[in-house]
Amino acid sequence: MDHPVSRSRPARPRATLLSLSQTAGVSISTVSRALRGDTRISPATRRRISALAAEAGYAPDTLARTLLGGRSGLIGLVLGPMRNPFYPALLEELVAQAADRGLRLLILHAGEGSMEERTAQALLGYRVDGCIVTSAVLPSRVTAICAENAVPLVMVNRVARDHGTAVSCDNAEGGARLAGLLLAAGHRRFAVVGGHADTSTSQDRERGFATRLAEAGHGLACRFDGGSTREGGWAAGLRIAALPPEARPDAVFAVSDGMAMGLIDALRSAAIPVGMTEGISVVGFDGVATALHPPYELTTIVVPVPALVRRGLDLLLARVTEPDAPDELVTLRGELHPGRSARLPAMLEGA
Amino acid sequence: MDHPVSRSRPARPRATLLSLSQTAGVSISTVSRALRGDTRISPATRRRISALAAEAGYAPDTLARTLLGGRSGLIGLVLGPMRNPFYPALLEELVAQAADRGLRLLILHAGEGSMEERTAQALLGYRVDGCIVTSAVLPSRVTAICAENAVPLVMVNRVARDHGTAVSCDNAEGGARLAGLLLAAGHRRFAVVGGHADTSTSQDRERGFATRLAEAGHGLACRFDGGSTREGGWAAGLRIAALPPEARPDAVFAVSDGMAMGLIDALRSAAIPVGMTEGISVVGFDGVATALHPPYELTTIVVPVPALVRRGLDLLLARVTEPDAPDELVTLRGELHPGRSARLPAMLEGA
DNA sequence: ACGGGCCGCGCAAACCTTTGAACAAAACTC
DNA sequence: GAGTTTTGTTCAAAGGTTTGCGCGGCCCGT
Repeated sequence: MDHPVSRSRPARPRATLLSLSQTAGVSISTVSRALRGDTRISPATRRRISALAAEAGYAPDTLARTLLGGRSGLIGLVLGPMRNPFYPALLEELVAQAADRGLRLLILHAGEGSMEERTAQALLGYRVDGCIVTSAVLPSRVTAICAENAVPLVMVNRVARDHGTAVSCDNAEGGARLAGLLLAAGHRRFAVVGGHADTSTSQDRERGFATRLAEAGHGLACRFDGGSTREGGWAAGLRIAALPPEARPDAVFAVSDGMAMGLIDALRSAAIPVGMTEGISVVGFDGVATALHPPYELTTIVVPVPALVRRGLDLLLARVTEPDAPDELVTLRGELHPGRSARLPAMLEGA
Repeated sequence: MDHPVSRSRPARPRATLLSLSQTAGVSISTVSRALRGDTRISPATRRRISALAAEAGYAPDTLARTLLGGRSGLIGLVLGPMRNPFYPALLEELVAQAADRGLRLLILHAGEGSMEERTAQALLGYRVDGCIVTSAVLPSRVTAICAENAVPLVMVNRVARDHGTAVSCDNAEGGARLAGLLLAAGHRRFAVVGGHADTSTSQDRERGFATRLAEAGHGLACRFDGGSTREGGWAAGLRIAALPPEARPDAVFAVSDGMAMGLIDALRSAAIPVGMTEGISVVGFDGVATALHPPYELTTIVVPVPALVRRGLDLLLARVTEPDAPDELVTLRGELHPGRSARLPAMLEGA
């Protein structure tokens, strides 16, 4: 009566090359070669051992394999703040594509908390083949450790300030494109809702936008700090709504879709219409699913997440096999999604 | 001119017990014991070796340690659909709390795609100490593998149908509580927007709600399938708006906050007010951050995510050390968040 | 002065897989 | 039929860590 209902507990002691070799009556190395498809082993033996392995539920011990100097198949992952809906989408794509390449993701860090010492221990202790960083807020620690220990590192959706390998959307171009469209549609008073001041993504988007405006002889009527959160966008919207009507911008660029949604919510709650026909035009950047649908139907630059992830893994794996490869920056052009949240030039209205 | 600017590449060959022992002039085992704080080693030697290890950037090789039969410190993770904003929050909490306990998360699967054979290989090959499953849609494969190989498994925010260990919010009670509040506030025509038909979470919430209504002699005026997505909630809202006014419900329970937000968006876009003073009352379940803020200010049951994760890890670690522990179901009561999206009994209005 | 006990440390095995080298046997060549 | 290649398999080592056991040296009691 010690354990009430301990269900079928085979607890077979884990199939190993040794156990398989014993039941097959051959040596350990024969089993190993048979399972890896070595042609030196006769087809008959190979088939027999494969069947045995499948039946025993054998899975090669990746740890022992890695110990031999091989690769661990582990990618260390540093995740950005999960409340930004862009990151969950990125994560899902990353998991899927990594699995397709036989890689697994080991989460080193998530969110905005500080990176503890344990992160370094994990990075080295589990012998990750490389690291992917999607958050640039506090990467210094991981970046340093990777550099010291020759662990390849690739930033996805971020660009290192002075060096490093990264793949990102062409944020400056996207910002400029949005500015050009808004200008062509006749807007004249522009506002920006910025994100984290210390992330390259936000900086580049805002800079591209402002530069394009300046080229056309325009400036920013006002600028708000949205902190990359939906709540920040909401707060910015309230402040815009509180302006006297003649001081309000007629076009607002929120540098991330999350902020754009909060912004639209705030404007509408203040009875200020947002859209292509009347009121204020709002554009965003990211292309998160929720923003593309009603009630937002946001005009935004869609970051090509699948391609971003694909190129990121390409770059990382290339550096796993060739550690001396020079730093590389890959920039992918985003696609404009013309929604109903902004007045656009006539040429686009049909699309 | 082969590699343009290959920065400082120390590529020191990875500090190991052997390398440390050589520089320290002692044996490997002494270094091992010194670093683990074994009192048999003299304090002086311990300090000296610790300093050496820190300087060399030594990190114990977890793989080799695990090979000895110890624990890997790895928790396999099966994630639910990331587009539901509840999961990113759960993930962030999970990463933080796991790190606090010295554990790392290895992502086995994310999203709704089917579970491939590689998942099994990873689960066994990396010798995960246990698994946490937050998605019950396709767990059969992982559940079976864990059961066969005596790998502890805990479901978080899910309940297994017939057996297994799980920790979840008291979904039925929460649903019933919401029903009771809506009844007490005088609502009479009720609707439900359901989620995935095959997840225990959605089922229990809906069942609790309907049961409590039935006890009071009421039924459901209508029911919609929201598919656990925001878009599904939006679609349900449009269908409600399309009903003739006298056929519309005066209270709607969306079994997840994401659907509730879509629902509110749709009702408002159809000029049907939602809120505590007029129009339709909407309540949700989860307590995701966005839903608690304007413009939703949703009345919802907040799932206690930190406690959920804490108990989940408790249960998992208990089963790592004691594999024969019987199945256990832990249910945590959610907290009512009285927002402005629903008319509530007067006793709550002051709160 | 000598033996017992303790203190600090080293030896070696074990964990599991991969792989180059070696080895035996069978199938060729002439 | 002897030499040579091919074929099928085994041996052994390596990789980094943990740990039971053993071994010297020192202190203390007598």
